[in-house]
Amino acid sequence: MKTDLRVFKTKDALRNALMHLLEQKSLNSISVTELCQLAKVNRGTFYAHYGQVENLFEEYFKTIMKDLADSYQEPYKYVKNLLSKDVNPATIRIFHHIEKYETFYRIVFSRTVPLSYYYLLFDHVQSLIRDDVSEHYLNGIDIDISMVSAYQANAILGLAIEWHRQDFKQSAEEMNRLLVRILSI
Amino acid sequence: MKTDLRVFKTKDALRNALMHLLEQKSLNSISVTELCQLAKVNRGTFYAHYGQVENLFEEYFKTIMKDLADSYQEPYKYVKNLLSKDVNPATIRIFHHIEKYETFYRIVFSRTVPLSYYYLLFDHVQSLIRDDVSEHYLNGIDIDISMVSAYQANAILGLAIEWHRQDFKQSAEEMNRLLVRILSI
DNA sequence: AATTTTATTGTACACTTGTTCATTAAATAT
DNA sequence: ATATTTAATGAACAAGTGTACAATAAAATT
Repeated sequence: MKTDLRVFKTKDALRNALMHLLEQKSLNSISVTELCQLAKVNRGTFYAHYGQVENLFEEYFKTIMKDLADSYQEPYKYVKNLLSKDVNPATIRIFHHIEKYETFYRIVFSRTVPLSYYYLLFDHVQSLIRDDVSEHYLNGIDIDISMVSAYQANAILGLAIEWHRQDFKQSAEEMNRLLVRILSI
Repeated sequence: MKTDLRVFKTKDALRNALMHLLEQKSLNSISVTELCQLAKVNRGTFYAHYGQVENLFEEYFKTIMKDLADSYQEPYKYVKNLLSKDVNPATIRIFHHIEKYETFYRIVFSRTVPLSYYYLLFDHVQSLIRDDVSEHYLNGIDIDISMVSAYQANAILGLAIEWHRQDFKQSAEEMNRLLVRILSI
């Protein structure tokens, strides 16, 4: 069954209002009241759909994660000449993805945001990496794949964190080259 | 100049109250009001010292980070027979540290907590690693040390995250062995 | 021991939060 | 087109938030 038109409208209004507010102030400083005023939606209606402003943001989050998974589908496009035996070219797409949604990732990596967003991102990268790890690295080695992929996924995210910290001054391309160099050390 | 005795008393009462409350409920669900009631401190006094409950927690955080730095001082004690050329034995102390303060790290790694705590932890691990990285790995190699240490620090924290996720079922010793194995792949 | 300094208290205020419920109105189904 | 379903509204509630300020009391200074 399809969603009620009214539900669609309110959710749309709320998402738009949130996006506008996020250009001015940080996520955690946006109150339910001001959000509803801007969206012209009753506060009670907001609470009927979301428990807090963060839940609304998480809905947007999922569409971004969809793009991350998509870019994983066409991996060998940009990095074919950078590969060493240890580098997964799909992995390396993540920097282009982050560059594409820079505004979004400035929020995800901001200090005041709940850790759950980082985990959502971590989960996705980990599961993207997990397949390759078990395929290319661990032939017959008895080791917890979750641990290995957690290690590698978070290492990449460590670069992303440092990248964010340096205000994304490097290009995604440079980040790719950096990763390859680190892996070859 | 030393701190006023009254200030010391109120901070002490607040910290104790917070620790008691954290045994029952999650950090973000603790209100300033209930905290002050338990601590028998005026709400206005709380706001004179901290802006929010989180700030109080962060003060406790610093004492834990102090222990992390301390355990870094006596590194070769527990892991001397686990070393490969790539493993920094000091690095590997982190799992024992986390095990020691498990209750605390269950909070730091919980979803609802602000990302800033993770960053505080990340900062410490990164700076601990930074020295060794520049010393042992990068002899004459021109590469951003912040990036390399961010990569390695967060990789370790990735294991910690996965460890937390698996409810710390492994011992710190097992985590050490795991790390060594991953590094040798 | 008396005086000065300053942290804490109690009270008050406007505001946000999260929830409830009867009323209204929009969308879907007949 | 009409009836039915159900989402959105508005109002009201108790509780928490963040801030301000005069009164008090505890600590530091002399």
